[in-house]
Amino acid sequence: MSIKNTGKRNVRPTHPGEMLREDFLPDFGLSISGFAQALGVSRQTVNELLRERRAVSTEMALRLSRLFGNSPEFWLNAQRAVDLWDTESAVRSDLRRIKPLIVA
Amino acid sequence: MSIKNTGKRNVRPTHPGEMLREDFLPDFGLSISGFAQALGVSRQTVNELLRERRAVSTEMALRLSRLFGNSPEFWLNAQRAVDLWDTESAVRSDLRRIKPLIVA
DNA sequence: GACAATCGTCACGTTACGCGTTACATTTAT
DNA sequence: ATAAATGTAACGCGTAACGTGACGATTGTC
Repeated sequence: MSIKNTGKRNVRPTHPGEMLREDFLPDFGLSISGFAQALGVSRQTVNELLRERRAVSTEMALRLSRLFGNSPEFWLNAQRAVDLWDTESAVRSDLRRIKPLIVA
Repeated sequence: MSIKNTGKRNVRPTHPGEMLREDFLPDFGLSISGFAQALGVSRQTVNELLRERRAVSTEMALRLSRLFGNSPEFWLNAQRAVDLWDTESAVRSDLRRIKPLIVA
């Protein structure tokens, strides 16, 4: 292929809240309240996570992984992709001011 | 081998501050002040990072990766390992209260 | 149709953290 | 000895995760 793929996308990565909202909750037949209870957090916390108004914290990743049987890294990877995308586009110009140290 | 390796260690993972303090700064011959300046952050910020009193933020990971020519994920992976270790040992008992959903 | 449970959101307060600035004593180099 | 670099503390600012309380809207059940 003639187009390089650096691993970065031109669109914002999928937020964990979207995964939960569209895949996990339906697949496991969980309601919002049931989900919050199962996780041991407040309804509000779950609500804001699903609306993508909040990030998956380290603790939340541990809770999710415990509940769903996957790894905390799974959730944190998804969150990190979003964080990096957001932060990079926010501080791109500042980063350009940093002169890379010559390696080789 | 007869001993399982789940990928988790019994000791706290290396903090990014230690890597910087013991490897990167000496290798690149950087002083604290020079390092702070090269990164475009305050001396205090660097100081606390090196003393492991502060975590590598998403933005800091981007700065470090730009300066040293590695990936932000490299720094965030190291930080995450510490975060998971700390958080898990802090909330282990709470996590046990979460009933894993039956998968298969 | 009425009544109770669940839902989706907002508002508030708390706690914690990343960061810059200022300050100052200690150390190092010239 | 004078100047520069260091280590660290203290303060304030902005932001983010979380719990609680409240409220109308929706849903289910008798």
